Amino acid sequence: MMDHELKLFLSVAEHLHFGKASQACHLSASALTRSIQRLEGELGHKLFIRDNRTVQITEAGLLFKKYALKAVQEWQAVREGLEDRDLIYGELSIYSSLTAVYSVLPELISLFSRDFPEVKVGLRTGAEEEAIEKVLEGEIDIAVAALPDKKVKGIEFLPLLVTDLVFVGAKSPTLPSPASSLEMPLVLPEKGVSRVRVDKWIKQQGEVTKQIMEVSGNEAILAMVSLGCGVGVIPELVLEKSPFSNEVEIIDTGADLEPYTVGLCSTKKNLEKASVGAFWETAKQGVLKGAV
Amino acid sequence: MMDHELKLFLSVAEHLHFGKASQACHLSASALTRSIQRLEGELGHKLFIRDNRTVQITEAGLLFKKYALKAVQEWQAVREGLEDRDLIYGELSIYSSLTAVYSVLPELISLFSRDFPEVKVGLRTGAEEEAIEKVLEGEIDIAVAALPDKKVKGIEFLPLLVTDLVFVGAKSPTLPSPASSLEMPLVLPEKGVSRVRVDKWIKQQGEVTKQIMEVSGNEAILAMVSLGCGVGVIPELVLEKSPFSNEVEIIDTGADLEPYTVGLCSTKKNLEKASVGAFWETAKQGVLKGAV
DNA sequence: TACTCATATTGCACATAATGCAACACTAAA
DNA sequence: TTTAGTGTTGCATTATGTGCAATATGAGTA
Repeated sequence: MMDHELKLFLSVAEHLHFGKASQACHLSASALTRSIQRLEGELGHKLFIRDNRTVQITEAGLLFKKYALKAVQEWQAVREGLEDRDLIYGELSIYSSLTAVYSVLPELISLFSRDFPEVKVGLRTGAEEEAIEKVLEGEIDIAVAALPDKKVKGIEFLPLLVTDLVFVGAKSPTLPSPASSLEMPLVLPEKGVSRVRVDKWIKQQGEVTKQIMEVSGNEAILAMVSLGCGVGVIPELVLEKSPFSNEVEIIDTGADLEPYTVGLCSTKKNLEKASVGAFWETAKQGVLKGAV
Repeated sequence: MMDHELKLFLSVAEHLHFGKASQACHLSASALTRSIQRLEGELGHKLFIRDNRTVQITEAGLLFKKYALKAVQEWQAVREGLEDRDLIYGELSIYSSLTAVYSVLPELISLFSRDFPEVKVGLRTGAEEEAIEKVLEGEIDIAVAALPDKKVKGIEFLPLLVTDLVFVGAKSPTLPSPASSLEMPLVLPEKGVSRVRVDKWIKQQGEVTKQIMEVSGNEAILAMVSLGCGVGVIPELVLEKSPFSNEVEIIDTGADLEPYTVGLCSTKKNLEKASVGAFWETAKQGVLKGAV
């Protein structure tokens, strides 16, 4: 951003409280303090009088606030003005699991390309578990991935859909009882959100140490399961869209795995790129309208 | 600065040539290229079409140029508006040689304090030769120092006055001939501009290796010289203002030492602080009006 | 065609600035 | 006196900007 400091200033001017303002801006109080100090040094005026208990805005601060409001507004106006004006130019690299390729991505991309046909969209697929890494490395602008249990620092997340994690086994003529199914080996991804969920569940269950077969990617799990190698855990959504859906079936184990949220991941920095921001907004609109 | 990228953009828009624009902005062409790229990425539009031979501004570029002009203008307006409005707040640390304390500084500081009484001015004195170091270390906002022979990277210089470098010896009843004076040891600063000048001169003279006594500070030189320890080289200005002026005298050696320019030194970054910028401007005005 | 010149861009290493965390300082209230 | 609330600072880490040298590309020229 180009108006970052102004935004910070305005936030303090609004809250009159450094702690709250810093939270609202998603940065630490110390960083905020120093931004204001910088600004004050540059302008040569104290903008706020802080009294360890209260924060008051000074006269100079009020004057500057007028300016800041206008400046921020104009900056946004020019951004949007350009956006509407003609075509957004730029590139956008998306990373997605195969899963997502089958599910949300087609809608999103077609929606986006309709509005911004000039953006060259690149798509890479790979294991869902690596999506966030790729984004953090900067190799990729935006990824479709599962919402991690705890927030990952520096990652922004936009939820798109929620799907249950289900156990699946090979379809067999005579339905096996849940119990017997659970004697079979578990087929799980090496890492990633669904693995974390299952591990937690196993722990809850007590010490029923199962045989675990580790593979990478939900499709691989389905493949293994369909061959009768064991019982897998995958997002229900994957099952629906998968070519294997006829060969496996959901097993009701009574296990209570938390559902699994799929969404877009990116970084603040990436979102400043117009093409990335536009995709993000498009997706957000799409969700609201139920198009996804 | 807060409007740095806009200034760069405007420069390119004006010159329509990256090389020239980058020179005008005092940075490398590569940095400029990347600034423009950042901006284009953020806006989602190519602002210039560069064709390895020519640079054209795009339609989006023209639109953005309008905005940029306005934004830069408004930013400056708010800075100046605040400056006039009431008192500049801030601190200002000045480093100066004793020399300068006797000469230019009093006028400057009184001029400044009259206009900006709210700025707390701190003054540190020390050897002239160390002034630039202090500024670069960031320990000091602004220094009064001699203009170095070659520009020091990152240092801005504002010339205040020019003074000759002169040879001085102890005043004696019978004027010694220049020749005999030059048989005496030289009393010189360890480093600094005047040392460089004298070294150059000695080299030009050929291999007349003289005895050299190194001290720190022009006042020390005068003290040594007045005690009859040798012949010193100091800025003429120092001699005039010094309490030793009665005890030493100028020796006309016919040596052709380049004169010595005294001025303010600071860094670009420091000049962004309002208090520093105000002092700088005050000094500039002072010089123009002949007040210094 | 081959060569040179002019120009913008990229790779890479380095310097500078921004940030978060933890410790601190200060004040009001209990 | 203690405790809770809040802004600030020290320090280590990270992100960002920059310059230099090498590269790419195209125009003019022999």
